[in-house]
Amino acid sequence: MTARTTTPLDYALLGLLHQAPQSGYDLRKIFETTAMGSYSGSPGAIYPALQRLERQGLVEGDVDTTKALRPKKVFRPTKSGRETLRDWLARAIEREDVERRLDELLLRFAFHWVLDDRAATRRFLESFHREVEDYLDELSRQQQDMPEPTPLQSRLALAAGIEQYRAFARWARKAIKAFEEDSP
Amino acid sequence: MTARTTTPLDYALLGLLHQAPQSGYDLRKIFETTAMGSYSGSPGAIYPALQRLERQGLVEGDVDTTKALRPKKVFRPTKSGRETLRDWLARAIEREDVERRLDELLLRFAFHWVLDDRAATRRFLESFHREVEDYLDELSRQQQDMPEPTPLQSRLALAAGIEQYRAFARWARKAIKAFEEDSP
DNA sequence: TCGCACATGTAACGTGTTACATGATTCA
DNA sequence: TGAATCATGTAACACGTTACATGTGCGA
Repeated sequence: MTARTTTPLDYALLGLLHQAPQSGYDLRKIFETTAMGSYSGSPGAIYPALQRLERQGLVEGDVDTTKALRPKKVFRPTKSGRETLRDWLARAIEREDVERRLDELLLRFAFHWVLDDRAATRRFLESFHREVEDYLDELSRQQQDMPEPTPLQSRLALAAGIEQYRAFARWARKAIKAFEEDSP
Repeated sequence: MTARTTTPLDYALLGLLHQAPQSGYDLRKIFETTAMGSYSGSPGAIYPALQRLERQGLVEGDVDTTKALRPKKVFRPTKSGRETLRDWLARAIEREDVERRLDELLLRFAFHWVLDDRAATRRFLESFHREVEDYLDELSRQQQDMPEPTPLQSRLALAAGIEQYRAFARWARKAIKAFEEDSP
């Protein structure tokens, strides 16, 4: 059990397979047609990733011979794969995640239903909100510390980043409310 | 002049060097301390990137021997490097850029002052706004087409993406106004 | 003298991208 | 017959990450 990096794509695959066992081709379709596309798509990424996951024992593939155009390999997560997914979902949110891995955080949230634990999801959202607000403080500081001759374009680019994070903060507050209302 | 991929990091370096000639170490500092950090940072990325750019003739490095603790290599863009930067800045915005390379677009905008062409910057913003709105339409469609048993978390994750793009659309409108007001 | 800031790099490793290869079946 | 869709893969290539290596000068 050596240290291994699991990429966002790996988690995306694991999550999708948890949702429903399916083939590499099916998965590709999802990436091509939905917003999940930002987590890859090309066959050159997806098939090797599935092979990796299989070698690591996180997914299992059964060849479906029944009346297929061509033998189709249907993957589903193993017990270990489900655990890996859950560990990732339950992981604490760090500053770094918010600064440089926003997309991965969103992916994590999208699969949070797997935990089936309303309290955990609320903690996730609250922690996300806190980190975003903290980072916003730093961005504001950077905005004020910009040297005088900074061109308008550069200022506006930073402003765009700030607006993006503000949108996430607002979203988190709304999401928390949504989970309060939709309760037992 | 063979086809070569220029990465966002390459452009970030080119842009920063256009702003002011400086050493690899200086550049690292910028990545470490500002929001530019999302375009890399680690020395293992930055020094090889500078070497690449030098091999391609996009930057030139002079060793500064004058009373330095240790010889410092100060890079500045060549004519070809400045052209490459300008070409990138003036490039038309495509749907793909908005879908999967938002960060690169923002970087591009941050350096748009290099063109010193208000009209070009406005065209950039208008085109950006249009593409974002188009993509928002598609995201809305995806939101409505979600199958009934889609968990709340997955719905909210898509909603977060939508809010993010809405924020960019608003920002673009404000930025366009900023350029109208601040005019000749 | 100890450690920190300055300053530049290399090596191993894995991953994604692009492009190509293959072959069966369905539909016009 | 030819094109599109189903279905899976490989090969070349380059890039980024992490970790390590190296050495100087300054301040406590």
